[in-house]
Amino acid sequence: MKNRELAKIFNELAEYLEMDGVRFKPYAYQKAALTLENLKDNVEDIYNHGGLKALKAIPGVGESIAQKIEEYLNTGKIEYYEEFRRKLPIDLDELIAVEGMGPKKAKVLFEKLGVTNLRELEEAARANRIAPLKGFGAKTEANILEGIEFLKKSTGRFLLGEALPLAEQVLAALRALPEVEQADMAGSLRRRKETIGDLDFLAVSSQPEKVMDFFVSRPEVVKVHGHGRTKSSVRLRQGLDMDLRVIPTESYGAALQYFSGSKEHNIALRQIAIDQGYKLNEYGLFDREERQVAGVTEEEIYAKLGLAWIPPELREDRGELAAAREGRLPRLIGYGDIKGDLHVHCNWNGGADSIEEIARAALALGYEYVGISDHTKFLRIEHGLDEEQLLARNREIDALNEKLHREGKKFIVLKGCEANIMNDGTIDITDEVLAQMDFVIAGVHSTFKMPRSEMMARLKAAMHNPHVDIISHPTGRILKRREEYEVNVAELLRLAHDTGTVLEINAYPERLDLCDTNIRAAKEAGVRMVINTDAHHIDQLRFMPYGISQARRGWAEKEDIINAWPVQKFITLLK
DNA sequence: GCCGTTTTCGGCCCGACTGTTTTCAGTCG
Repeated sequence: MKNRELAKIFNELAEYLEMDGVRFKPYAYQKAALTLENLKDNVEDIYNHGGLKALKAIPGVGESIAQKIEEYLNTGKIEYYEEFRRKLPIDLDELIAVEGMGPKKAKVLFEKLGVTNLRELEEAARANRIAPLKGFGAKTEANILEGIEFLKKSTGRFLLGEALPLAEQVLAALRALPEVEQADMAGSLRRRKETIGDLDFLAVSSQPEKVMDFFVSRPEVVKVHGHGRTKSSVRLRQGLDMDLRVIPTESYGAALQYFSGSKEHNIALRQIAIDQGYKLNEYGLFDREERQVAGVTEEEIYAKLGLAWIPPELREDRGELAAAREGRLPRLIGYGDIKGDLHVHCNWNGGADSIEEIARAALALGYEYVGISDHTKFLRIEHGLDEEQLLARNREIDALNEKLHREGKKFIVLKGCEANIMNDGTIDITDEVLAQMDFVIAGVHSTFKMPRSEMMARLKAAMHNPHVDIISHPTGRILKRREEYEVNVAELLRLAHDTGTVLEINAYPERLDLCDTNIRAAKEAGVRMVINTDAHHIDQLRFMPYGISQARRGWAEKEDIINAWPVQKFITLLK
């Protein structure tokens, strides 16, 4: 897609202009880049259909940027950008990835020392050629070296499933302090993004210094970036940064709103405030006379602006503000709404625990049912079950259900499997045995690298199988490790809708598949979904909230998620 | 450079912190 290439160029143009001290233009280019990144349609198609005029209809794209897009589509480059590149041939992305380095410092280091990339930056710092420069110093030079070290060993963003448990510990410790009146997570963590850059916390305290001292001396802290009265920032042993801000009570809601983001949501919200004659910042909502009219809670800020309170998971400027104004925000599925988990592996295949142990763990979580979905025979490495083993396992489940019934438990174990979709779209278990399952999940576990048309034919055949109820982890991505397979999501959703097949929201932290935007598209296409943990151990049943959070980010309601329904209701919906 | 049921000109989000400075620039979120 050209959208991404153009977005990258416009972002870099913004940085170049920033270096030259040009005002406002960088913001314009950044905005255009952001729009392009999130644009559903291919900019090439837009141009081919409607020419320059259609390009200018894209928000943030005006006369000048439209012409640059046209130039890029016709010639493969943008002269205005190439000029900057010639003047300043540096790897800007790489350089400003170093903590404390920005475009201005990068420019000075190129002009004075000829630094064009990370390697040369490191050489210059090691040779102590940076410290003597005007505006730099020994401390800056040391920070650059440390930043490079961090960059080398850092794996970038962290999984929600890694960051959230860590943050919950810190938050609990903060809330336990007698000096802390109130504390919350903020940032992408509070919005439950699938990956997290750093941990943000807010607190109210009459003794900020004490709280800050506590914060920077936590056992997992390896470096203190900053230690102020209202803001402190540290690096954790685990390799990510965390920030704490202490906020006065009267501004707490405003700060929580502000630091929860997203940036895009906040910019749009701020504009709404401006349009109504207010000013919104992290201290509150202010009228023209600078009187604070809201800020203690988030609710009153949104309310004053004529908006319903917006759950943090929705704050991405993807239509939630208009929905909040018009009273049509979704009634999001709640973290307590799930009645059962349908994708759990037991010790008949790769899993660690017996069916009974799983059933009792699910009962303890307050579930009404659990579905055992063992791998099937094609997956040798996971000890997949063949037809005979599946039937024997089913008899064990029947016996267990009787036992639970005798104990007076209102709980049922459902008989399922996670069968394999072979390259030709057939399932590796006979129809006769599939028919004896309460439900059948099918998934792609082999030959991931298939051309798109073949992969779609494969999925189509599987979804047309009269026994296949659910497709597990539909795009196959593994966060930070493996790309999706070649799935045409729009077509997948059409097929799911037409065949009545349910798509899985896999809650396993490395998967989160479907992802939030695909969940939103599935909901809009009228496709039912199921949130499953894919647990191979009873401890992993606790992954469920990660899946729920992504469903919420995808605007999903209870009606969209079949395992938020009572067992009898969804079982009749299955094929 | 973009945008406008307040504007086709005059706005664009802005405050905290660090490190370098003798009053502030650069970076970050």
